[in-house]
Amino acid sequence: MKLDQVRNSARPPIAESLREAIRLGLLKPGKPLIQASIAEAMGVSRIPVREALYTLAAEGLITFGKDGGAHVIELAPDNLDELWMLRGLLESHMASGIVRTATPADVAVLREMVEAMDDLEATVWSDHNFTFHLELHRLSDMPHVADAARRAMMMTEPYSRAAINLLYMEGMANAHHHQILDAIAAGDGDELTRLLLGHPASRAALAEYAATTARPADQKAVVTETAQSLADHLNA
Amino acid sequence: MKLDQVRNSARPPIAESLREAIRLGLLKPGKPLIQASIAEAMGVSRIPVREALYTLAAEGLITFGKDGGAHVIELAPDNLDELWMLRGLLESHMASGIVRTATPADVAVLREMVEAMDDLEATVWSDHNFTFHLELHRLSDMPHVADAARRAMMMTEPYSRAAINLLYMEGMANAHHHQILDAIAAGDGDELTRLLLGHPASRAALAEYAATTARPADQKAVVTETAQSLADHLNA
DNA sequence: TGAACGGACAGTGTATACACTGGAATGCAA
DNA sequence: TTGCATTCCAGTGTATACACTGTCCGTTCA
Repeated sequence: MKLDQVRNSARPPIAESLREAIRLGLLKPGKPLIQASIAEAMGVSRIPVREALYTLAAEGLITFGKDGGAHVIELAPDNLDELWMLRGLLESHMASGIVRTATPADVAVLREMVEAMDDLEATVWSDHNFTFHLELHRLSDMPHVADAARRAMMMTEPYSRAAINLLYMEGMANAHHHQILDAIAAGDGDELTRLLLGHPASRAALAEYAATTARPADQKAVVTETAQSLADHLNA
Repeated sequence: MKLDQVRNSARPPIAESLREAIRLGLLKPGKPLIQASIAEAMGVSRIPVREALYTLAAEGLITFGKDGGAHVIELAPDNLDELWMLRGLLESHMASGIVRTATPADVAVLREMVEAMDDLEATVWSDHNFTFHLELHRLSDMPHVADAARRAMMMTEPYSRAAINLLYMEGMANAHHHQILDAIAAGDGDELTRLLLGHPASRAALAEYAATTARPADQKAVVTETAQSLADHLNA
C-alpha cells in the first residue's frame, strides 16, 4: 500500500527510515525501539513516531512486547522457512502476469539490472537483488499479490542478506536471474512459474543457515543517510 | 499479527470496531472516516483513533486520499478477482499443513461448524463462513500464510457477503464445506489443495457479480454493539 | 542473611492546544 | 449572471503536558 503520500506529514520518512534500517540489519531483531529515542533522532515529537510504529507493526516488521514496547521482529527458523516459501509461491503465481505484461522495453530494463549484478560484490548485490524482485512484482500487474510478496520479502530480508553474505552464492543466484530473464523474454510462463517458485538449492542453503543461526550478520549496504543516522542513534 | 494485546490502550477496541464495521459493510467503500467523529463515538481523543487508522491502512482496509483523509477502501472488479484468487492460492497452500496438524478433535469441531451452517439463512451464514475459514487458517500451522490469507479475506469480505446474499448459493457453498471436511478427515492433502483453490463455479459467480456492481449491499449480520453504534454515529 | 517494602525512573498512553491546509461559501464588481 | 477574491471552516498534523505502569535498587526489618 502506498501509504506514504500523506499531505504534509513527518510520519512517512520515519516509517521509511525504520523500514530501511530493519531491512538492512542495522537494527537487529529483538532490538527495543524507544519512541523518545526515535523522536529525538528524527527531530519530531513522539506522536508521528508512534503512528509510524503502528504502521510497521501491521506490516509485520516490529511487534509490541508484553511491556508495551516495540521491538524489531525476531523470526525463528520455522518462520523464515515459511516466509521464504510464501514469497516463492506468490512470485511464481505472478509469472503469468509478468509474461503477459512485460514489454521489450521492460525486458531491456531487467537485462540491464541482471547484467549489472554480475560484477557486484556480495554486500551490494543484495540491494540490487531486492530492487530486481520489486521490479518483477511491479510487472506482474497484480498489486495485491505483489504487496503480500513484498511484505514477506521485507520480513526475511535481513536474514537473506546475511545468508547471501555467508554462503556466497551470488554466482548461483545470478545464473538464476539470467534464467528468469530468458523465460520472460521468451514469454514462457510455465518455465517462469517454475523458476520463481525458488530453486531448491538456494532454499536449502537458506534453510540450513536459518537452522543454525537465524540471525542477521553485520554487513555493508547502500544506506540512506537518515536511516544510518537513525540506526546509529538507536544503537548508541 | 496479534497487535491487539497492548497494555492499557484504547486503540485496539477502536481498530477492531472499525474492522468489523468495514467487514460487515456497515461502512461503505469510499466512506470518509473523520477522526473527530470516531473519537467522539468511542469516547476518546483523536490520538488513539489516528493510530488505529494507520494500522488499518497498513492492513489494506482503508486508504488515505489526496485530501489527507481516511476512506474505506474501494475495490475495482479487477482487485476483487485478484484478491479472491490470492486467497484461494494461499488456502490451497495451507492444505498440507491442515491435514498434517488436524486432530480428530479438530475435525469434530469443524464438523460441528459445518453442520450448524446447513440450517442458517444467507445473512448470518456469512459470519459463520468467515469463522470457519479462520479456523482452517489456524489449523494450517502456517501463521504468515494464514495472515496473508486473512488479510485478503478481510478486504473482500464486504463484497463476498453481498454476493452470497444476492446469488443465494449457500447450498453450493455448504456442499463445498462438507467436501473440505471430508478431505481433512481422510487426510487427503491433494484433494484438499484442489478444494481450497476455490471451485470455479463460485469464483465465476463472484466475478460476475463483481463485474456488474462491485459494491456491497445492505444486509443483516451478527454485529458487536460497539461496531454498530460506531457505524451509526459515522453514518448519521 | 534474606525477604519485603518503597521510592525513583524509564517508558508508554492519551487529552489538550494550536498550527496549517484545502475547499466551500460569501460578497463584490463587471 | 458570471468571474474572482476573500473569508471561514472542517479537518488534519503534531508538540506539549500529564497520568499511569512496571522495574530496578536501596533500605529496613525479621
